[in-house]
Amino acid sequence: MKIKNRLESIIAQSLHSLSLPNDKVIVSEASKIEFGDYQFNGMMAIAKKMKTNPRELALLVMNNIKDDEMIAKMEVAGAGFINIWLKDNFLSSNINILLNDDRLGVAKSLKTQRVVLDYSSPNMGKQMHVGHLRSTIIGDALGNLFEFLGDEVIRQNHIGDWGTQFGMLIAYLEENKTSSNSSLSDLESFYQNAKKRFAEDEAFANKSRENVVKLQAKEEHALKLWDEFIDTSLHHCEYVYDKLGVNLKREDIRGESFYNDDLPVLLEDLDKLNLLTQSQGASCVFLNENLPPVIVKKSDGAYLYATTDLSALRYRTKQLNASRICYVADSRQAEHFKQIFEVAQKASFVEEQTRLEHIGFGMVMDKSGKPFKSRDGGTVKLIDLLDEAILRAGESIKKRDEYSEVELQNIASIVGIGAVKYADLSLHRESNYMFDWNKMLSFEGNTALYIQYAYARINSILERFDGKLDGNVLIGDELEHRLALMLLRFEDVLLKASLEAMPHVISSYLYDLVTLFMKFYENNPILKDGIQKDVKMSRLILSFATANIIKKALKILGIKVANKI
RNA sequence: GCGUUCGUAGCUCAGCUGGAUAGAGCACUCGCCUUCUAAGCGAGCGGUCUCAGGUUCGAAUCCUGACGGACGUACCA
Repeated sequence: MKIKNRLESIIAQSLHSLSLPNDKVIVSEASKIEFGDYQFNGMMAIAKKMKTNPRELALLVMNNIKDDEMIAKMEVAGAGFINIWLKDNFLSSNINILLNDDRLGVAKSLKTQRVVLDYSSPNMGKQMHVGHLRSTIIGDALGNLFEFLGDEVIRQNHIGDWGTQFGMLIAYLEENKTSSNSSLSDLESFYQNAKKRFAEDEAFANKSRENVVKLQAKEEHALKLWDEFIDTSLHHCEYVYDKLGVNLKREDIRGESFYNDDLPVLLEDLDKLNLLTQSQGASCVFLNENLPPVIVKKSDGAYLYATTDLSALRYRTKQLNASRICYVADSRQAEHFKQIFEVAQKASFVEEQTRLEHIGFGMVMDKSGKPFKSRDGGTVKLIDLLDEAILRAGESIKKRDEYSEVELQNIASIVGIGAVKYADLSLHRESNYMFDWNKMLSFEGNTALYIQYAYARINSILERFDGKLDGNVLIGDELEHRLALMLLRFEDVLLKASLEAMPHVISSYLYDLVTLFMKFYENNPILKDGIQKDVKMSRLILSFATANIIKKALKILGIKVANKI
């Protein structure tokens, strides 16, 4: 439920009826427990504007507030802060919506927007590597989030499936077709071998170049080979997506090749709009002084990444009717996106109100702060990284308990993959992050395992109870009050995460929630002897509601839970 | 050179649309299992928020400058 909103409008009303400025009332969570549940800090600024004493004005506003549903008490403190405590009754009576409702009390947004989300975008000539990890994970989590909040999300996997290297790759594919089916099993070495052939054998190199021409001309045989290559390559990706638990499907693919035919048209259109300038043999669009020009056609006649991106942008507004277009891509590409957004606006490829966003992220570093590489200095294949995560998780789990082989594999996968994703999603996406196996697979601190473990413990309590949850929440102490409130804050948290496209807002919340639950669990026995029946039921309900929120929040992040760890 | 961005505890990070005494985790020290999963909880230790100015009743947060790092800087993606 939207708690902040409600408090804000209650305060705004009071301000309004006193003829005080009330346009941007912002209520925030209290910075300290002693200050209550929420606080309003705006009185000092308003008093300043009205040239009166802030404390006196705050008192006036506070006493003018009419609400007998949510607010238990208020006080004016310090320089003129208004501190707010919520009613136990209000909290407890709303917990029930967290029990059986799949939306957990989160409203669907009233105006659905159509959002195009561009993420992952692997290169078909190569195996997926760590470089694709962040875009894939962050993009997928944001997709889940937007969707859950009610937007219509169109995922677009802008795969790299076109370019001169494919002439070489399909030449090599044809050459090795009869020898072995497994020649494509490792794209990396396939690419290396093809490259080697290209360098060493003139006839092969010529064949490769011919293939490029044939592909451009849509020659049937060449296209068939290309199709075959892309299909196999996509299977590699899908294998990774499946292991990662990522929602990208075949129908989300709209690769570079899709826009091929449009590129000459795009050039013509830019030309008609008088946006093209010939410079050193290349066709460019010049922008303002702060941005370098965008080259849309090279002097040798070839198109570039920027050209395809412009075409895609146009397709996404004109054909897909997106009102918001998000690119989940490396922060280093910030300037590139700035450029193409500006060209698209100049050329009216997008509507004026279309929201264009580059959702950037930092790099993955190793412990010494250098870009993350494998031991031999090469890129780390994503699939190897995931397998290692699962292996490490399994080793770690094995030490603690007895499991059947099937059980172990299942939990190891949930924990291992969860660890990798959570480590990424729990940090501010814009900053570089340090890849550290020990840290991400730790049971302590803000990690997936700590959260998943809490879920498993709650599950264990509920299993042990093995009865029907039927009763009311009775808030008996400060901890239960805080826990109930934390649970009800879920919607506010999702909205904030969505607004800023920041998944870590969700993970911080989860960590706070679980920490709080653990305190509650230590101090407020549930199934132990001597606990009154209604108190027991109340605590069970709080626990169940916590489990539901954990499960849902993790699901949005793309992370699974296990009933037992 | 120009541009973008970052600089918070020994380490890894939150907090940044200005608010009250700057928060976590790890590490370190010490407590808590005949009691619901101790993979947990509690306590302690640890800070001139890089520096210098400015705006403000109030600055880690906004502005300017300096220093330090990362990244980008027209025919790669």
